[in-house]
Amino acid sequence: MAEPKETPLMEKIVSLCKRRGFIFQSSEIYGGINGFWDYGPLGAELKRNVKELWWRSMTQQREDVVGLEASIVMHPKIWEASGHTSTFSDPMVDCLGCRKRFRADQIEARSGTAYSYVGAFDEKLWSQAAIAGITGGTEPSADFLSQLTDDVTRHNFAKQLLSSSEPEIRAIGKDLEQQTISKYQCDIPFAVLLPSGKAADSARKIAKQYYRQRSVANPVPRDERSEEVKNSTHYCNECGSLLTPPKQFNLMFKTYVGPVEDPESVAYLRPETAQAIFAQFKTVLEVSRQKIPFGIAQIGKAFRNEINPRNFTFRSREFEQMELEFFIRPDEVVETICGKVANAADIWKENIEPRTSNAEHPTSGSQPSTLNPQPQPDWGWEAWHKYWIEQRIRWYESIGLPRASLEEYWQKKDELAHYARATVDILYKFPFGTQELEGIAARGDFDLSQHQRFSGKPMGVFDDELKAAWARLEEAKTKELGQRYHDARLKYLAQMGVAAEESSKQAREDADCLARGNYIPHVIEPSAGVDRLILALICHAYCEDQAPDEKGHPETRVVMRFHPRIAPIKVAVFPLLKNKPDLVNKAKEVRDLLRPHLTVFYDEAGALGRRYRRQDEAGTPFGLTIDFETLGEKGPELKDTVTLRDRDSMKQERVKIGDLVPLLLEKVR
RNA sequence: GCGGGUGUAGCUCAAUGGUAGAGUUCCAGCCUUCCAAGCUGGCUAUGCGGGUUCAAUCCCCGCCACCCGCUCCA
Repeated sequence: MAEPKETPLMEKIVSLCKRRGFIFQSSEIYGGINGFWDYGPLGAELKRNVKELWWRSMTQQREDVVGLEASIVMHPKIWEASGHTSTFSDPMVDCLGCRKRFRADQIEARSGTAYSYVGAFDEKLWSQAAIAGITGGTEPSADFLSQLTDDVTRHNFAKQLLSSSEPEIRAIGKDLEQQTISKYQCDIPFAVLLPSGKAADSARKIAKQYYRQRSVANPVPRDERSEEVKNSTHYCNECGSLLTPPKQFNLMFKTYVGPVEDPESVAYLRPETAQAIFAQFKTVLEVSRQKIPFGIAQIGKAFRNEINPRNFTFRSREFEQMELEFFIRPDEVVETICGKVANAADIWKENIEPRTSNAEHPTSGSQPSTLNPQPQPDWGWEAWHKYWIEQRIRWYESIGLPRASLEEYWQKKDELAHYARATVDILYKFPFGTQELEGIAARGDFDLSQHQRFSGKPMGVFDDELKAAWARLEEAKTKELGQRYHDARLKYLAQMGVAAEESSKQAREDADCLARGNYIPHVIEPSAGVDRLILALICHAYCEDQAPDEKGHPETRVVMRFHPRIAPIKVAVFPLLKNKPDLVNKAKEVRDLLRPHLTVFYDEAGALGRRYRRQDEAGTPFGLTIDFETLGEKGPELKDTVTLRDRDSMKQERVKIGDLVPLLLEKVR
């Protein structure tokens, strides 16, 4: 092709992002800062559009979801209740030998013979250095002196510095001496644990290997000691080498509330937006006049000190989330009220069937995703979970990520977090791998229960339908349902480490509450990463196609095929020529006509084709050209009409200026 | 965090232990009647900090950032 070597796709996308102003590295003039990114003019518009569409579809266009915009810094107890303080903060140890990293609490205790060394010297260099007097030898040989003059000089100078009365000078001397000697030896202690009875030789072998990694070419480990150890957690489970002391790994972004940095004022930037929703659940319920089932949505920044930010903006330390917490009745409550819980599989099977028959009549042209069952009172958590997965995929389709470009991944039982009943990840195939855009989790009543326990404030809701229905049930049925609810509560409390006696008392109380119409709602959580989605949209939109140049030769054209709904700029306005004031004035008139309704970009610089191409890279779906016909030079029937050029097909049509606003609005909505 | 690689203009790529060059983009002007045309002029770079040297973008060290692999990812 035109390019002699193929630049990897992701590189081209990153380059375009920077070139056109979608995404820049943060703090670039200072060398950048790892894990942080800025959105440029086009990126800011794109992101704003995406967030607005999410917000509109999740809250404004629904009866049963309301919004929340909570603070980023919250009471630190929130993160104790949510489990982030403990799970986000792990002591980690590194293995000196195999360099693997482990969680300190997952190291198994081992017994055996530990061989330890205080360091190693280089067999060859050391003997030479000893002769030269650097490492304590006494008989410098002229031959080696000539090779080692520099080191000898440095060493002697260091000794002089070390005898100074100034501590700063002594420090420099110590440094220098260390530098000089470090060529000949390594002072880092090392140890390895072997099963009792195994030959010391293999310990030496491992130690040598270790010191070789530390750039001692011919290491002789020094001062070997052996000792029987029992149940020690200081040695690597895989290779037996000594582990480093535990280092605290904390993924939470710490800060201080108030100007004084004392331990009582420690707080964290939120690592997810969801917890604020749980914490405000009761307040929102009261003021919004909603009833279960209903949801609370939030868009906002979150912060995690990721160990290793990677893949452009995909894993950043500061990122934005769009989260919904949708609160539902526990299945026992649904069953009490409706007499049954609808089977999720059946609901979707019924809705799929008509679609299958449609396939036999291709003329019907039905979309593959027309199935869209509406929520029913007898839905339990499985149906709601499936419902939200479907809603979310449909939304992705609506902004230009077709279902086929996404992957639904149902987490396996053993991958599920302890609080989750089911989690589905929606994945997108990025150039760097298939990665998660959104997770839709069925979280049971874990979060609200935690906040109830930690805050001491009741998180239960009263449901008069439940109370009335409960009263009508036969005793055997209430017993069965009560028992199921009780068991679930007991299981949760036990899992959280609540003492057995306390747990069983509490679970009994909770079950009694159920009979009075009171329960803790369960929750379905669709949680999407905005920045990941933006990246997916950019990757998906990026396209190189062939466009003819002036002479009709095909030429590679880079075009961002954004869905018009999300395109940063909706329409570009061009006067055909910029040195004709009439054209320019008319074009500016058109620009001003459209500006109140759409994002418009006016451009008069350069050849028209060039201006089209610039907009192709920005992903602008429509271009308007004002020419002499617009001015009426070719007759009155073409007066006040403009050329409307379509980005993807590059086709042009003639449109009346008066029709532009409704026509374009229709296309971008 | 570990290992490897990279770092020159907005982008793509040169060159050199002694004045950093091209194409393209961008800006201005002229010209131009619908897909990166032409002409003229212009802006813009050795990631940061040390060291060696008379002199460092180049050699050495440290840092930072990016890429790849491992690791990590509630």
